[in-house]
Amino acid sequence: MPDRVPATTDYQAAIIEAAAGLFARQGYRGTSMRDIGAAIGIHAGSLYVHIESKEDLLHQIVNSIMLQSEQDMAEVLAQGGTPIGQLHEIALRDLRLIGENRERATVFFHEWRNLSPQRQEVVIASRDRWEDGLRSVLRRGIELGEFRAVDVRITGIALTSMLNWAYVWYSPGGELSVEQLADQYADLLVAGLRPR
Amino acid sequence: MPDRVPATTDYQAAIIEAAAGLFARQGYRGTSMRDIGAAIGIHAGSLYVHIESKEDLLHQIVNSIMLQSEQDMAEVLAQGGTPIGQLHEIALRDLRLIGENRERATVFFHEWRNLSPQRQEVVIASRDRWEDGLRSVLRRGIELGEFRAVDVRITGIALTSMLNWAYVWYSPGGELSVEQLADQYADLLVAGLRPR
Amino acid sequence: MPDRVPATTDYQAAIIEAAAGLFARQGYRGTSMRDIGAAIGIHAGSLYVHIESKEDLLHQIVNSIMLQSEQDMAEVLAQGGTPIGQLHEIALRDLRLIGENRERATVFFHEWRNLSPQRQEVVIASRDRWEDGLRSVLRRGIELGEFRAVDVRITGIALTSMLNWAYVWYSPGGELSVEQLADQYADLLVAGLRPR
Amino acid sequence: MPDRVPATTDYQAAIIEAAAGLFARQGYRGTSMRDIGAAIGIHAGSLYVHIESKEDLLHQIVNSIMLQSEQDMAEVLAQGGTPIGQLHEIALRDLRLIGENRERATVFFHEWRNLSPQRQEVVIASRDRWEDGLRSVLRRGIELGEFRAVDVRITGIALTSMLNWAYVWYSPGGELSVEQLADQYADLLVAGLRPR
DNA sequence: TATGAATGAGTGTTCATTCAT
DNA sequence: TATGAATGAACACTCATTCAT
Repeated sequence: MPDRVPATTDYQAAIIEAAAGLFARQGYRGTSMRDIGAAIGIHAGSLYVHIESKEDLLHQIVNSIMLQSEQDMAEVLAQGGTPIGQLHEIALRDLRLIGENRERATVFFHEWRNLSPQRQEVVIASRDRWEDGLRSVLRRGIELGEFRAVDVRITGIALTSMLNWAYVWYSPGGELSVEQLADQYADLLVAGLRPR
Repeated sequence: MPDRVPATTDYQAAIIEAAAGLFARQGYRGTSMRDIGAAIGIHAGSLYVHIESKEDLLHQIVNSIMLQSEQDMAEVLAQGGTPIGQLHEIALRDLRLIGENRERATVFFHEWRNLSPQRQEVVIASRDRWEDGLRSVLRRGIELGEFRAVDVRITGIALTSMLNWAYVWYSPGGELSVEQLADQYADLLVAGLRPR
Repeated sequence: MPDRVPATTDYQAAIIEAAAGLFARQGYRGTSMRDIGAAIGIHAGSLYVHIESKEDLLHQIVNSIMLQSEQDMAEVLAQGGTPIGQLHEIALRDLRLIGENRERATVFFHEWRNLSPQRQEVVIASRDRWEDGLRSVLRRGIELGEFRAVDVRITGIALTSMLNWAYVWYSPGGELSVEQLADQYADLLVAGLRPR
Repeated sequence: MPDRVPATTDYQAAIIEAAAGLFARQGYRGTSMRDIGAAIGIHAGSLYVHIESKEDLLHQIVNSIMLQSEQDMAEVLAQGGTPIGQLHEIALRDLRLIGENRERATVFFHEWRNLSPQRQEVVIASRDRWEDGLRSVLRRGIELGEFRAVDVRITGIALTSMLNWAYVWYSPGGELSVEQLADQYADLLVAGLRPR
């Protein structure tokens, strides 16, 4: 029976998961390597058998969120459809990413400044590209007459704010599914509060 | 004897201001008392002539934002007017508070968990009251027919997200005044993206 | 594979011993963790691999004297015999304990107030029990007619003073053995200075 | 009206008294200049208007006990009388000195090692002279036949122990006067526990 | 005479990381 | 692969003392 998947536990992944939880709750600097070791049952020093450094742990957490959100945006833009539909899909994917990875998302938004300057730049560039993507959808919506001629920059920030802030409060396990929340947000953004 | 310079510098205030900047940029735990001392030109130990503790510094920063936002909400609710007008006023005041105190606001949103448990509870209670106030405005707007019968909880969170996220990006010194931003946010929320 | 050196040094014990010497000579507060580290050749921070805290070090020193003196008294009371014999045995054991652990005894008498309030209470209670034991022997001696009807409290304190003060001056390595000193003290106490 | 005694309160004395209490309770190193200042109602820095240094405070406290005990011994030796009478007088004066100055006595016995090496030597020399005096009385008592031919050194230490230990427990304000205690100690030492 | 501010050294303790075993 | 021990720098905070006012 060849081709077995490596039988050993993937410690790397377990460590990163433990670190994400601790970083989210206590902050990057408020979490010691001992805390992380204790969370998976080994000594602090033993962590270094599996990982490079504390900052590397942070990097992997931040990176995982960053890469997924980049890929989501790229796919939404690639698949076309109406701007309203794309807006809805962007909201859905972003809320799902944040909702299903709330600890990592919290670390992403709060702790990225603890990365090295070079890595911080990469994060900033990625965020910029994501927002560019969002604005391109808004612009196309205006061109096609689906949206009013709003200020694209501010409207983009408004939607970004609504989506990103989800890390503060949203848990998808509860009564409100990701789809329902995406529906409501998209509806609110498109239709506003005005009665018909 | 004209032209007297005020004999006493208010060191307390200067220290808090320096701390706010450093906490915002480097985080609470990433900022040492030495950093703060260096920022105002005295030794770390000398800070304690003027302040109680590092945590007290954080508390004063967090408290100043908390108290002002509570007062703003109370005044808006007290002065009445149409729900749309109140929503606009809430946005205006919150954006002004955050925009004019971006460092403190950043510390408020990122670092309050470094306060003692009791102080954290006070912050949470204050945020809850603020959101209650916002929801009461939304509810009244629906009752009066100014707004559609949206989900008050989600709509409240959406607006809160838009306003709070301003600490991440908004500087009132630039081309976009607080009034303009509040106008745009209120308009977007009320009218949505739908073309007329 | 003969001649193996014991693989592990008991650092805990070495640190406590070094601390006892330093606390006795310089006082608890006059001794820094750096002093203790230097005494055994490691950095101050490295001490914490082996110990809990500075106060814990003090506690262990104080406790060792306290527990032994409690056990000694209990054994003397349990083994019975004449009151004079018991008095002699109490003196012998106390002088041996103090003489053979002069540094720890010095720390016990001088530094116990640096323990936490709860631990101080335990020490006080232990001393009280020891003195109760001594008084019970004196009382029995009077009842049996071995001793005059002296004031038991004052006489107990007198003997306690003679024994405890040994930490100030007595080294059993010299010309005066513990047995000799106990003999002399017991004889002096029982017979007094009066010529026969 | 010249030659007035200085009207100002003698701050020196008040500071020393406050320091003695604090040193006795918290130890020399456990007492800050701020503690001492607070005890008499001025700021720490202001103490230096009246005193030289913290060590000087300690020195004055230790010195006051040392000088009085030296003078007491000198007077007892000078006034002659029977050895038993002298022993009684030594006990009386030493118990009075310690009992009426318990805080200072505590500081004397516990904190003298915090003095400079030179000052420590002076203290040691003084104690040695005092003990020499005591031994000379014992020797004369033996020569005159008032005492058995006991070991003068050990007997001297025994009496010294009984007297000095008084700082630990004796308060002359209670039911036991200095005279009564001196009587009991002298009787115990001379007559012993043996029934007549 | 007293203050408030400052100093600079020092406190006990924690930390990320290394390394021989 | 994991451990226990160690490092050396850093941490928040306190201290005795000085000094301009």
